[in-house]
Amino acid sequence: MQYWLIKSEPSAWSWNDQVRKKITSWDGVRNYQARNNLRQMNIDDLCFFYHSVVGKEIMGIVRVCSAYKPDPTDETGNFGLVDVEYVEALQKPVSLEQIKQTKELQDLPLIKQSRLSVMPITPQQWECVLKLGK
DNA sequence: GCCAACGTTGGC
DNA sequence: GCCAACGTTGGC
Repeated sequence: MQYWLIKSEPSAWSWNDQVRKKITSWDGVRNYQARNNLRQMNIDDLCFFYHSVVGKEIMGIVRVCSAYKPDPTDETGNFGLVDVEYVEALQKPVSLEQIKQTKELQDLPLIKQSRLSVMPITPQQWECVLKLGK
């Protein structure tokens, strides 16, 4: 059981879209590091859902509900996806600003590697964000 | 809208 | 295999 953080631009796929649709294929990843992280995911792993560019905050939690499989939108066959399922919203979204100001979260790749769209996060970091989101 | 950081592509 | 040129992402 591992924890992750996945990012989406709300203009492409927003938290509201996720809440409405419940289950979706996390497609469109075209970066090898992100893909490698995707490939490590297992069913029932939990992910924070982060809004990049617009909002810049962690909105809620989704659960991995399929194994890694090929991404049908990728013609090269190099990339894949997992399905994720809505779990719950944070009571208060946790902003990038807050994350930067929190000591325990300084090592989140989100801060220094802003372009990485799928990243692992530690149980400690997970708990810390949950607390901030209450 | 700008630009820094990072990835990818292609010529050599 | 190196590296310059180019493209993309995402914070500000």
